[in-house]
Amino acid sequence: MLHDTDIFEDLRRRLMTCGFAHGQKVRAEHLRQEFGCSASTIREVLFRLSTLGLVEFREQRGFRVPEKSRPVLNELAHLRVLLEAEGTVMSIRLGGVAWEARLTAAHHQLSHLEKRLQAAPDKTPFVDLWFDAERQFHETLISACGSDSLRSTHHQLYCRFRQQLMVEDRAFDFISDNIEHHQEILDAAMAGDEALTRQKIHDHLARHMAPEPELEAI
Amino acid sequence: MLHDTDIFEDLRRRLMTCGFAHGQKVRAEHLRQEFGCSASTIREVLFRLSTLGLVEFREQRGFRVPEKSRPVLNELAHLRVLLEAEGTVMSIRLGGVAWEARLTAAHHQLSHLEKRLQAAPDKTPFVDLWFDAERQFHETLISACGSDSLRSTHHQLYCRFRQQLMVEDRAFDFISDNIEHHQEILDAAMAGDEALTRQKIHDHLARHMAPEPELEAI
DNA sequence: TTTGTATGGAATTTCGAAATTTAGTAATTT
DNA sequence: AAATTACTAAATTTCGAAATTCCATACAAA
Repeated sequence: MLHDTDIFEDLRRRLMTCGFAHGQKVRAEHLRQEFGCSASTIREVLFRLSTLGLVEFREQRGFRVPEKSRPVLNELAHLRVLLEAEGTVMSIRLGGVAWEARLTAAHHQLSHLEKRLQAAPDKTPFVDLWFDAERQFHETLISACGSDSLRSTHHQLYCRFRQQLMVEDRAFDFISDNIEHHQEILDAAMAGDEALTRQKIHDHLARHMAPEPELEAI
Repeated sequence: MLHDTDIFEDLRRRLMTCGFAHGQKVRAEHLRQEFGCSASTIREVLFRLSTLGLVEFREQRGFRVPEKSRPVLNELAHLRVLLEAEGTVMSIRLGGVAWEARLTAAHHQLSHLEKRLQAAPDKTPFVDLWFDAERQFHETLISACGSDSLRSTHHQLYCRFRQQLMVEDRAFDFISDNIEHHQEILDAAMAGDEALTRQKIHDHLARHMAPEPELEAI
């Protein structure tokens, strides 16, 4: 039988990968029918998803998917750089060989996928795989930072960020640049060069950020 | 009649100001009786509070107040410095006179309270007022940063941070230092000195952070 | 045309009870 | 005595229906 948590996972995935359109209302009643459970169960799951910011809740008017918004994307990119750079530097200091191994593995997987993706005329079969691999790489970067709070805060931001791009990113126009970026981040991190790592993480996300030349000079 | 949102606000305040002990189980059934509503209503409110990290949820074993934990406090302080420093610098650039006015006002209120607090033998009647005024000051610092995402992320962290200290901070041992810190932050921000502002925000929270001398040199 | 007001259908929210699961205690076995 | 099992009470979770609120449409008035 379908459990609470299964519904949560199913909807989370859909909300991050085009299962619902931006701005669309998420009707509890419809989902209730689809999953064959009661209204309160759906309501509970939707509240849990609003924890991650994947749906917005407004009193007396239910849940809806956040709109696509350039300013919001800028904000999220900015925060991701802030936390991801800090978390990666901490991982460099604390992670040791185990972290380096995990990071190499995550990058290898992502890199392999991105190269196949680059060659393929039809990207469709790779979309979900890429979303997972990209997330895995970025979460591995900060995985040894020693701060659960940083990791979970980053996870929230990452989910919202990805949701913002779930439509655009299916075209994979950026794939060549991305391959290079990921490689540069990996190299800087493995070399233990903290300043360069910060810089490369920033550059990777720069195309989503508002142009504020002074502010970015960390 | 008592509404959904009223229950949420009531519980939020209690969870941040000693209404529940650290680690205590939050029993939906008891709250249902206290508020005279149904189980699902309480459940929904508790899920919403878990959004802020003020209660933890575990499948099949309900909700409980997070334990007091020195490592977690360190993590939260670290993240607060990261976001609050960034947000304040952005406010310096974007806020203009309106922000300066709000900040001066918030500081004046806090400062007035802290001076009375310092003199009073019994701090009890000031506790709730101080919690509010301190939050107001720190939220005003970042209020003109232009990033709702930064503000809401900071708000989450601030709530959890305050919950961690809800017991200890009732003694107000730190009050003399705090008066000085708040003044220094205000002065640096009003002078538009970004580096100094970052430094003073860091110093203000330094006593809650793990000693990692190198990492803090941003 | 514009503004404002009923109205009916649909969606949200609340409720109280039933079903399920956990946790603590007593009984049994090794 | 220690460990396992069985039982009971309490807590959590799910359910389906009732109550409330919203929203779009039609209608009336300015």
